[in-house]
Amino acid sequence: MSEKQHLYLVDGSAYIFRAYHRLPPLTNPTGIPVGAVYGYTTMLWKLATDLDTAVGPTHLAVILDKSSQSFRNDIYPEYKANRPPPPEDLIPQFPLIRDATRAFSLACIEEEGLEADDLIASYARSAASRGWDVTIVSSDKDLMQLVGDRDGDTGAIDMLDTMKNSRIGMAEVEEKFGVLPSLVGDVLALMGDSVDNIPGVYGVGPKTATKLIQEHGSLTGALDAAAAMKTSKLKERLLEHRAMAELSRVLVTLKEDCDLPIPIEDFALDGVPPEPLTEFLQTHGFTSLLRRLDSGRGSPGRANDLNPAKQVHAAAGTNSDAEGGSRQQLPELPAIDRSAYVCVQDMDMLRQWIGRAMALRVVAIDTETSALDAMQADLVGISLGLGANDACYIPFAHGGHDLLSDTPQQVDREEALAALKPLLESDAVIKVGQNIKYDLNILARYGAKVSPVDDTMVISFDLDAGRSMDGIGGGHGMDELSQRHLGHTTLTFKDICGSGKKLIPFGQVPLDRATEYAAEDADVTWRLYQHLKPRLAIEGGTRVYERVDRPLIEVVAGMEREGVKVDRASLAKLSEGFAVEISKLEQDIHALAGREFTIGSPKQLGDVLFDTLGYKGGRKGKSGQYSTDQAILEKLADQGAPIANKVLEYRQLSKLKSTYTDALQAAINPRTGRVHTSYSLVGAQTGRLSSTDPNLQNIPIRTAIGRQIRESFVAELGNVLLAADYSQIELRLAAHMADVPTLKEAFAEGQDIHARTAQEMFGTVDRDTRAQAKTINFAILYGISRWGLAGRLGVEADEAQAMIDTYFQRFPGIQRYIVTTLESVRERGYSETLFGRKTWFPRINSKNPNERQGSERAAINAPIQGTSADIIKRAMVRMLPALRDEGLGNVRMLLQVHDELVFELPEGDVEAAKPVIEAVMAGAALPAVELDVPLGIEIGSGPSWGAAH
DNA sequence: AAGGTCACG
DNA sequence: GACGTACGTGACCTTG
Repeated sequence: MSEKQHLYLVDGSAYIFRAYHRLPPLTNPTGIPVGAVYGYTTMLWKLATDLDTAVGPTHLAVILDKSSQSFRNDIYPEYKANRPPPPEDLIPQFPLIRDATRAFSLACIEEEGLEADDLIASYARSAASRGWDVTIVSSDKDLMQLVGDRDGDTGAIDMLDTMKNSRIGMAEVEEKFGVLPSLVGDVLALMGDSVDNIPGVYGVGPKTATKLIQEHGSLTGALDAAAAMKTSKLKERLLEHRAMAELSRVLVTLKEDCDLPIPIEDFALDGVPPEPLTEFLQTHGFTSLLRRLDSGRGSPGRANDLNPAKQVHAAAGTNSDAEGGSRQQLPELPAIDRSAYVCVQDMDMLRQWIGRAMALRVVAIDTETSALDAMQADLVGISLGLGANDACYIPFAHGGHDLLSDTPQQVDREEALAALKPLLESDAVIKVGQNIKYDLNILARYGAKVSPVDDTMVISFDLDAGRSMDGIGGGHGMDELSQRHLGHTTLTFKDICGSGKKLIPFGQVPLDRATEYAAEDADVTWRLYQHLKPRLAIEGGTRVYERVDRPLIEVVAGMEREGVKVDRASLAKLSEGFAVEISKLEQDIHALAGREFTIGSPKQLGDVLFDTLGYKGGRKGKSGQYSTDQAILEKLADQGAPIANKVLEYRQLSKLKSTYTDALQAAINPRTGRVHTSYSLVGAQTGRLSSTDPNLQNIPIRTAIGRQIRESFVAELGNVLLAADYSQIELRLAAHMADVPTLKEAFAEGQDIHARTAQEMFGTVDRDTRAQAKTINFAILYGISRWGLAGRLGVEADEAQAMIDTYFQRFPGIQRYIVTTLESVRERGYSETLFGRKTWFPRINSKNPNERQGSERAAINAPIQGTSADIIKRAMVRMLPALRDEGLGNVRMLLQVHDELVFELPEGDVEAAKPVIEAVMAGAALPAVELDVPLGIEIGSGPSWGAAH
């Protein structure tokens, strides 16, 4: 009996792109970039060491793309036409990929005129037809068409995503596409693919495509059925784009009958460590792999009988070591093992965990709650992480309320919290969380003042803001970080609790499942901390994290818990008034249009304005839809279109009503009677905060009618609101950072900066020139382009260019700032604020001009906007202690709006508080940075936020 | 789920 | 020669 054969086909080309984006830009000892090669090598290593496992390969080949041209280009010249060329530092790595493959003595297949996908398909079918199992190492959705279970004498075909460490079988394909693999091609043909430039049917995405194929059984079925559908956009598009869909079907079809250049038998793995490997690893400085080879541990092609927990690297490689270049060498931790997690169900065991945490001085924590809103949710359990796979979950409130008999054994919540409190509040133990602000707020409501804390999400932000690590995203959420840094796919909340209608509260989750999920979160947080915290010191992130963002966490948590009072009655009255006005306007607009339509639909409105009523205006954008935004409507109004003003008014009132007067009433917390926003510390790439649920950073102020909403933000009886804002902080920072003598002098003398700009530029100051100067000043901050400025000023591009030239001439330093900033970002990949906060710009050297220029503008702005964010954050951190020192312990800090802080305080404290607040804000850069310009502060107070301005 | 629009700094 | 053109956000609405 011959043993079971299992062929692995590695989609090498796809892999190296992903490895390139995921790994830091390492170089080998001779300076050639090898980041992607390193990723590829470790992947091959891992696959080859699986030789003796049940699902491991007996045969393996790597398939590469030889050229970008294939038979598909003959059918459709646009195929893959919009694909940008590979990044420059990836190009020299392609030949090295072949070297790496050869070093492992593995087969490497590439054929002129054939895409890797077609070769993979042909090899896979051929092997499966002989009864071999096949695993395709790729995550390409086109290849999912091939997946299938064993069927009689035909072997199974599945896929393996080595980055996500997940298998893709029939079930996964069905989950993704909603159809069997044999119909995946039909779905792909309908939805198209922007990466490969496969057209599909315009307007049909994955959801619609799946639905159509499910309903009609096939692409042809769906297209044939279109004629009988009831009138809709979809029907129209299916009929119109039928040919494109059919063409797409051909393009996504894999060619399964290619000649096989090397017979499959030749792919056999023989278990002997290949000779050329050592040399290859040495040449490229892959020292940790060399060590593994030397010590005989898991050498490729050989059985790996070692407990992975014992595979520990020597710490800290040299700088010439490719792996040590930008990342510290870390001990390799054992793989996540959820079965190791402990459910703590009695006080004795809880005390043991607390004792160990106290001794370790670092504990990862995570709270599980009944809802997302930290101001309303009930605590149902806490998990602790003390080490890799050393994590527990402590449930307090699990079990059905209706089935008392089913309630599992748990510790009493009050008793448990009383036992945990000394740990949570101990100065000697760092509590690490992923977004620990949330846990801080929950636990504060149960009487625990958690401190000191560290936050893996914030650390990730301070290291990697703006970095898109693997094309999937550059976010800082736990699931993403786990994937990126640990290569581990976490259980998601959705996995455990479901979503939509089937969502169950966490307290209803059975304890075994709850323990897996909750303890894993603590485990992953602990592991991420091991990864990320050391990077701060190595990569220069310590100052901004320790001095700005880390201390800010509890300050912001406090502001969120304070909330702000809004006057429900006055909001309700505004809503009512708006409703009356809105319905009047609706009638007027319908009358002017001559028919009823949905004014809130830009599409319908565009048709009415430009088709029905025949006003002049342009089409716009990919959707082929008329644009109807404010600027267009204002132009129409100037042309004498009465309907335009009505629509503008309608839009304004609808916006105010739905987004503010209605929504804010709904946001009042029934327990506290106040509105509690949630600030994100990682929301804006520049380092600014952002505010959600509700967003209190975009409350109207620019129009009189909107300002009424600010009047509804009020103080408690006997108190007032005080608003303090930095005046022109970004321009002041630009003057300092670009070292512009004229601007610095103007700020030092307290001049009107836009007027001074007008004087310098035009030699005269009036309303017009001042307004123009103001526009230009902003244009500078945002990264100028002559077309952009021309559009704003309503002048020709060359006139705008002349203004820019004058500006650069009158304010020398600005141009130098722009040039040097861009040079530095192009070279290093990131910009930096005066306090060392980095923002990464991975597209700064893009070949796509739009992408590149967009990055350039953002990169010019980021140091300025980011420094401003650093400064107000430093002020926030110092504010309450400074006030307390002056006996002003009753002042509460409520809101931050980028350059403004809002406080609530007893009326009698206002005069004493003002100078303290002003001093803290004005001096917030010190002592780290001494600015050449003063920071001006404007302060006002009154019964409402509106009145405080 | 995406695009358009608009509120803020 | 066209593209789309100022930086950073979040919420709501309509439509597919």
